[in-house]
Amino acid sequence: MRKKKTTIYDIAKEVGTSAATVSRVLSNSGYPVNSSLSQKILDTARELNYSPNIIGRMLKTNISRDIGVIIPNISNPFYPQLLLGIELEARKEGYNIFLCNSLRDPSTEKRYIETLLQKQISGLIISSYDENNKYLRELHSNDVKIVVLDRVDEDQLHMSVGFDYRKGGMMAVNHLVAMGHKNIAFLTSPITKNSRRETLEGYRLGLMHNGLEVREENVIISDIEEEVLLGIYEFENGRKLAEKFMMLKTKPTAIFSINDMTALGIIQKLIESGIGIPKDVSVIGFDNIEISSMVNPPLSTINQPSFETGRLACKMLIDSINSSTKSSIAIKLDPSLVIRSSVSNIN
Amino acid sequence: MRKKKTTIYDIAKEVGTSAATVSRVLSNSGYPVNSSLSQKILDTARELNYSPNIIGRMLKTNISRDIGVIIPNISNPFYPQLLLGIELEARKEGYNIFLCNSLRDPSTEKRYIETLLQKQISGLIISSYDENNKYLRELHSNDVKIVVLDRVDEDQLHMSVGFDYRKGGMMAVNHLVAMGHKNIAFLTSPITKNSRRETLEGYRLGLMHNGLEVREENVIISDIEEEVLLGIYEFENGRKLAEKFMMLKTKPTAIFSINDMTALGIIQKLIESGIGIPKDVSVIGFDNIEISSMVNPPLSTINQPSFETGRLACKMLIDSINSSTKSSIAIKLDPSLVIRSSVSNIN
DNA sequence: TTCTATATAGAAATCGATTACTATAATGCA
DNA sequence: TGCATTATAGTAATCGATTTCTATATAGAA
Repeated sequence: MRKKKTTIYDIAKEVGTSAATVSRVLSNSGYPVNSSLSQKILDTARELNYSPNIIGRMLKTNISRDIGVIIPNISNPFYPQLLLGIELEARKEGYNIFLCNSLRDPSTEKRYIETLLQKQISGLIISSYDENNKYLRELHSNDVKIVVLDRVDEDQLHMSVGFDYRKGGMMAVNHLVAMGHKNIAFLTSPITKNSRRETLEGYRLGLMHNGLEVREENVIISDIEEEVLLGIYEFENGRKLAEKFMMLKTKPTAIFSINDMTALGIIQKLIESGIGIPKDVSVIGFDNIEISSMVNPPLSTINQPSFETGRLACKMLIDSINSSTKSSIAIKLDPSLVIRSSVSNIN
Repeated sequence: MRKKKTTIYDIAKEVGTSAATVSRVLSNSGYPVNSSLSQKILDTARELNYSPNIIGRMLKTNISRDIGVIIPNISNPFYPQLLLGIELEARKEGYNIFLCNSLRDPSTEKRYIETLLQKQISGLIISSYDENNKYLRELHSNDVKIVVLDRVDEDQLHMSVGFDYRKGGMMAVNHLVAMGHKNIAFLTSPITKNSRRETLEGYRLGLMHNGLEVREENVIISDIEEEVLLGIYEFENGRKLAEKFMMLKTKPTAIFSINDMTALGIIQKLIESGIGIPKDVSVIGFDNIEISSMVNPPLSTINQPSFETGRLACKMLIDSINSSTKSSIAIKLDPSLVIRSSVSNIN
């Protein structure tokens, strides 16, 4: 019933030549083969509906043209664009992508890494949780090329593409101050990631640079457990944070939210409570996820170039695979301000 | 410098046994091996930091435990949840996922399919564009298991997981009618996909069942080219559709939008134009993407269970791989109504 | 004309695992 | 005690391609 797939041996037999020659022709090896024979092989390959078994090739050449991508959760709206950037770049070079959602579980992540290595991927792009530092370091001995996203790789063992959160934080504050805000709150989920720490630093630095004092009661940190399976977490968190915000005695005129999703939760809760955005309170987000332009009011935010990050990470990875140099480049992308309608000018 | 990876031969030599025995132990083959020898092999494998080369195994066993997933565009917010459903199910069974974004380009899609087959995937989940019917049909001869998403597979060549768009369309209309709306517009992007056609049918049937006439001028179809790279397309489309809507002489009291993203565009444009939602016009969406609950006003919509669709598709696929029966199941999931705040009761 | 490249192609090794054979020892049962 | 199992383990074939050797013929150089 199910006919066995044609191999180069079938073609060789049919044409009356050797598998070696068939391989040479079909793999564009550049090895000289008589053009009429070559043509006959090509024709027969088509006739027999030949499709190479890449596994066979891989075993011999050890070139998989697969790259693994490990991210926390694709349903976090930051990642689809990132992934698209990676894939578009990968496609150009003929690479395929293994997608793995770690859901921030270190053991899942570790298992994924092991499996991917066993599948002989050529490279790995990983947006890892801090805890796995140690494990990632061990990976250094291996010969897979690795690009780490969004994490300070202190030892510079791997390549990395990061983002200047501190500068982004300062930018957000600068914008709010420029719009006349002097009492600015910072609403955030627990400072469990370096990115959050840096953004918070940016907030503080921003205030200081503008000669404003940092009131610690204005830094509102939620205490909720992360629920990563559903992307709803950040949003719910925002609602909770808004409640805390509303209990502040001297109400700030502006809120800087740790990210856009959280900002959406904050905004929804405030609106529900009869607080107008940006009439009564201004809100600025962070990330510039796609939907931020689609909500009401459209959210002013700090742009983190996710697509470009993916593209760059993938490009670096493939370049490194091709050159097989042990380069350890670390790139940090710059934020930019996106002004929409959630911040009012109160000057 | 870079030390060669350990193979079963290295272990065999070290232990003083044969590669066959090492393989038997390390692959849990069940083949009886003396327990002390077995232990020694296990220990040595650990010592030598052995990690199996799955490519070698694959070549012999022809079992890849990889499945390909081809979707139009991961940045369409419907797909992340779908993908997560697929992956969680796949992970349970030890499968990995090749993610491919076709961007709705038939030739890209075809190339992806070919590559995936060459990589010897065990199965394929594809959310395909209608045009590729023919090609998909040819795939039938192959022995890869295929689950088709969201498409009528008339010939029932492959398994499929679909969604009852017609019923969903009727549900939306029923809800609007129940809330007192009698003049209901349907705003949609070009009817180039079967899903859209069916939803439109549902709209018509819904009106008829409620004894309302279908006014053709109320069916507003945009004429924009699809720009798939950026997910912004649907949204922009919504804004354009809203403009057309506002030019209607007898303004409907409710809008049924072909999907949530489009609804967001519609709502934004209407609000910009000073039309209150749902005070002046009610809007109901379709899909229930995650953000629909996070916008203002929270969007009433028809839930399409994307996560569950992914889970089911993957489960069907793996079951089929395991049983190797040529079953051709076609499942159609049911819609459900999600009431939020974008539809007002005008009774 | 002789020698050295180059064109051309097949045989066989190889990649890393699995597994079909083959073989021997140990055990169970009549 | 004798025969049939079963436990145990090694040899070698195999999966499908690539690639290193070898080998021959042909072309160009001297």
